Amino acid sequence: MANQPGSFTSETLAKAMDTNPVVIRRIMAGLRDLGYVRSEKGHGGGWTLACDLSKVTLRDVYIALGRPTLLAMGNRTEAPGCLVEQAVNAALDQAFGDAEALLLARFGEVTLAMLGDDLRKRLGSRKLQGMSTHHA
Amino acid sequence: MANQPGSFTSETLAKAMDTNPVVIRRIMAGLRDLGYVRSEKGHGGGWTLACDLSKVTLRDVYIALGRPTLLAMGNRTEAPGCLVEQAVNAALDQAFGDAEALLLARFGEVTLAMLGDDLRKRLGSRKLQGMSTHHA
DNA sequence: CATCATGCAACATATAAAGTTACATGAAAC
DNA sequence: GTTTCATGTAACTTTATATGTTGCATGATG
Repeated sequence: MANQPGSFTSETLAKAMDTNPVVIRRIMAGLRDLGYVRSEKGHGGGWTLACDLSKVTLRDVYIALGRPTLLAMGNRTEAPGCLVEQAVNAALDQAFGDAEALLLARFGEVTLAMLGDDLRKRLGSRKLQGMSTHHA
Repeated sequence: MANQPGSFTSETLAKAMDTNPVVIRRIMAGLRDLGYVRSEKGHGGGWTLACDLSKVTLRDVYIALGRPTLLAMGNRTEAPGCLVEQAVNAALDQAFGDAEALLLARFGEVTLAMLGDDLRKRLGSRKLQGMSTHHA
């Protein structure tokens, strides 16, 4: 979006990412609520960037998207009655917490501007090779 | 299992964990293949421990169980055509790798003997309170 | 040889993520 | 004003995955 002026409709974005407009709206809603993008209805409406890309990190995006689960395992239940589960939780809670904290810290080190710069480099070499323009 | 002598049938274990005997067999199969437990068919058969619990860590168990996914996110595709995805992967691959390594290292610090000791403590206080004996 | 237990393949169920449809709301063009 | 276009949102459907289940073969014991 930063590489092209103007606003983008959910439908345009959906086509670029090979998905559905409603899925785009669902995801963008979180970003809009935190002010990273703006949405306009009606003619000429759509989505526009509304933040300094060098100030917003992947951590901010992660939070805007509702802090989805980072770890595939971890406590199944907060206060398990099973004593074995309690013992395992006691032994690993710290580890899971540390792993999450590590990931969040790293997310915080990556700004959208950095991703944009890297993407532009990749776009440059793409033009020389004629690759697809689709996103995932 | 370490707290009680003899062998345990899949059915017994399944009842204790409120699941199905076949599920028990599926999980135990990985542990058996690495020699941590033994299985016997027929009369008086079932599962027995076959390892030094102070030598086997949760990391060993994790590997025996087929290294199931640890992180809920991460690269969806190894070599994505999407350049945005490529840029994000490049920025976060190291972070995901480090988080996994951290978890594995911590798993490696916890032996089954430690869990057993902790469990026995918990069982002790349980008897004073009359809690359930079920596992999860 | 009857019984009991694991081994394993095939099928069924449950859950969550992603995708889809339908319609309401609001903004711009005519 | 009313037609068109775009988002907002709820409800539903599809898909993928993990878990649970059934059925039967294999082997060991009494």
